[in-house]
Amino acid sequence: MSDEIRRSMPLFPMGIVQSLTDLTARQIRYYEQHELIHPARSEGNRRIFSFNDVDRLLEIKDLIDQGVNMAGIKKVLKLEEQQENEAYDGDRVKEVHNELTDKQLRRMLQQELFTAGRQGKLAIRQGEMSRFFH
DNA sequence: TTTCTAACA
DNA sequence: TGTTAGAA
Repeated sequence: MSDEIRRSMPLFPMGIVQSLTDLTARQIRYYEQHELIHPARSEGNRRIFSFNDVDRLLEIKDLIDQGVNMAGIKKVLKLEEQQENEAYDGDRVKEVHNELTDKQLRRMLQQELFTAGRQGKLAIRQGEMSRFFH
């Protein structure tokens, strides 16, 4: 699993990540404050993002575009982290698979929900989300 | 020049 | 979230 070390290797600065994710520096810093990402810091206190950070920001971007709020995004990422931990338990492979399937179902459900009434129902849609994030 | 933090006509 | 000031 020496592939994680590469994906977590600090590589790009704010500017690159901004163009890579189409997010503003403000947003990226905001998501860091909410612990959605943990970029490393350079000597001069500048953020240095890893491939994982960028990948994560892209996921966040998708959710934001779909109208999911911070609370919802935090729950989604929290679920993903749980899956990662369970995956290393090695003792519950079957459960991991179930979790992954569950994750995909949630995504599909989100797509349908947000694609369906994609106009003038942001509040309602965000409200509906809570039912699937229990 | 680029990025950082903090703060708000 | 945008934007800006002042510093590094």
